Amino acid sequence: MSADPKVHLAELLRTALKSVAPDLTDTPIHLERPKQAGHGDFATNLALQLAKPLRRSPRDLATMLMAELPASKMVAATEIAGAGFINFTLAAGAKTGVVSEVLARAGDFGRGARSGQKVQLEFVSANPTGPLHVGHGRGAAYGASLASVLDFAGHDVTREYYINDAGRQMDILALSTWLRYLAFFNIEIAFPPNAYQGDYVINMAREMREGHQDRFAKFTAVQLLDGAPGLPAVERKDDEAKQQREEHLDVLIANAKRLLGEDYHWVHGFALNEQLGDGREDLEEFGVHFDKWFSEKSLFDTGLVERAVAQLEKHGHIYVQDGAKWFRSTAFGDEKDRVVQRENGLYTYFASDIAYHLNKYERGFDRIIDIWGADHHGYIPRVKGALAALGLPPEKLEVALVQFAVLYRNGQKAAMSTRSGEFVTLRELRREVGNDACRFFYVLRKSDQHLDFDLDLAKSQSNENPVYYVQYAHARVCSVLQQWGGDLAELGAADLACLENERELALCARLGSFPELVQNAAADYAPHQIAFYLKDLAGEFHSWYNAERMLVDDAALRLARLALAAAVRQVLVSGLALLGVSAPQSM
RNA sequence: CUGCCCGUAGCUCAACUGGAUAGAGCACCGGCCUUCUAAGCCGGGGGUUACAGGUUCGAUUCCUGUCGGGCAGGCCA
Repeated sequence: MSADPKVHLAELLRTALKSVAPDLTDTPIHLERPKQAGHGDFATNLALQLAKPLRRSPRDLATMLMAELPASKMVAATEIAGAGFINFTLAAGAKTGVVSEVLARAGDFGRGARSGQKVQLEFVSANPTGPLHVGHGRGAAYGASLASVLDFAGHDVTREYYINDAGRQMDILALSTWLRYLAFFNIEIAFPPNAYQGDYVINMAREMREGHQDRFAKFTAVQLLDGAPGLPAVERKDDEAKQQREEHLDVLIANAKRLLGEDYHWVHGFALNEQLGDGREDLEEFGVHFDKWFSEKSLFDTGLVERAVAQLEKHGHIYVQDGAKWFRSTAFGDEKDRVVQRENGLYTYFASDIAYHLNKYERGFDRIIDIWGADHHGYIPRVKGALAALGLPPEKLEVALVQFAVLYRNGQKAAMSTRSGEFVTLRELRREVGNDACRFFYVLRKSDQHLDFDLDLAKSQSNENPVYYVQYAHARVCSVLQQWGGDLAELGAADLACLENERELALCARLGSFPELVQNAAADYAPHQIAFYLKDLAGEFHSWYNAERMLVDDAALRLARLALAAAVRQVLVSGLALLGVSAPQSM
């Protein structure tokens, strides 16, 4: 017999089901905690589920099931209600037992049994071409919390960041940095509008000058612009103007490579490392850690990109048109075929992404989760299509889309484009709002919901911020336990029968639901459930705190209440840890 | 035009995956500090779950359509 009331009730129902419906013993037994207090501690809709196949009224079936339920000391009462629900009211001892369980297992309460399942979670993966902004912050907070939840739920999680260090965007960053550097030496050309504009580029350029003086400055403006088309007037937004600006940029990049020779790699590597290091530091400060930083460039170095494309080719999924190699993704449900290798011989981003996912599969994960910005949703069919074409099971890959976080400042939307430089960085947000509030705020919404991040509200020394509400409950417990001054080990011996008022039993029920909450949040990739749970738990605690005293004269009651408070504190600590939020002793 | 996501209280969001009378927080109104932290508690008003159909014992949840919003539809990443 299980000590967990929910598991125990399921066993009882399973037994009853065997005699009532011997042919339907695999019917899933669903036990829920009713919202309505009058509906007992648990309810099942089993009779309603059986009604259709057995062609009998739900209430009759409920009566039959109830008659066949084995007697149990944990159950105080059962009743049939509504359309045919069976409501269970637990015996007092069955409700409060969770307190001693929490205290005994401490940080392991709620931790799932090891599933042996290897899960890879890839998130953030922002181009290292500039500071992380608030959009990345959401992906980071979501990914890190989800990773913690999956780990706590019992899975073997690898957190991974994919570094786009091989593409044109990195070349643009290298060029941008070099141009800013040259400007220090009065070698100046019009700064391309589609290059990276931010001040951080100028800062990198300054560092270059301080470390290497004029080493990279032995050129003239004429040389830089050699062969480049003129820039269209800034007002022009038509396709032709856009294309001309891109061409202009490409020529500048080619010139930079030619003029700098080996030094180009130095500049490129310098810019990459600066930005990558900056992002890494930013994330570490945010409490977001990765087990592996995976380089896109390494996919080329090891020949995996070529191998992936060759493998597709071997299976007849590649054709050549207009000099480019196309993957026939339409054969796998995509809207149109996609280029994997351009006319100029360069592989597309899609090609390296195929290789990257091939690599993930070859590393033997049971489950692969990619967290992408919602703007990449159209990308899913082609990646899954490529996997299918490679003979790999596409369903092993799951893509969780994170909607945009839109910042509001003074009631107005704040733009955030990396190129234009008018964005709010994650670092800036963290400094202004604080890491705890940031992490909590970010996961307070379902990931597939748009997030309105009200800067003014979050920045205001806010009692309105829910994170303080939860932390405050923790601080209050700490304070009371400190004033009590006893040995925490004593609490394990508390007589829990003393816990009998409604608020105390409600708290016990809340604590008892933590393990299944963890499993739910893990199964749904929904760490926001943890945040909502913590708000509820803290709310019930505050309510109890105001209604009853813990440090009462009655020694047995005092010990029991302190045990409950300590159990609440433990679950608050565990839950906050999953979200990467601190649990301060005092506030 | 086509595809995906979304539409719940004045605002920001939940709702145990199809369950019982749809819940919180802000904001608004009224109470509670000589007793463990008032960053708290107690009470109150606020809803045709965008709209119209359908599936069934039962729909915010699943299906179809309409309206409204977001995002995609590069040999960019």
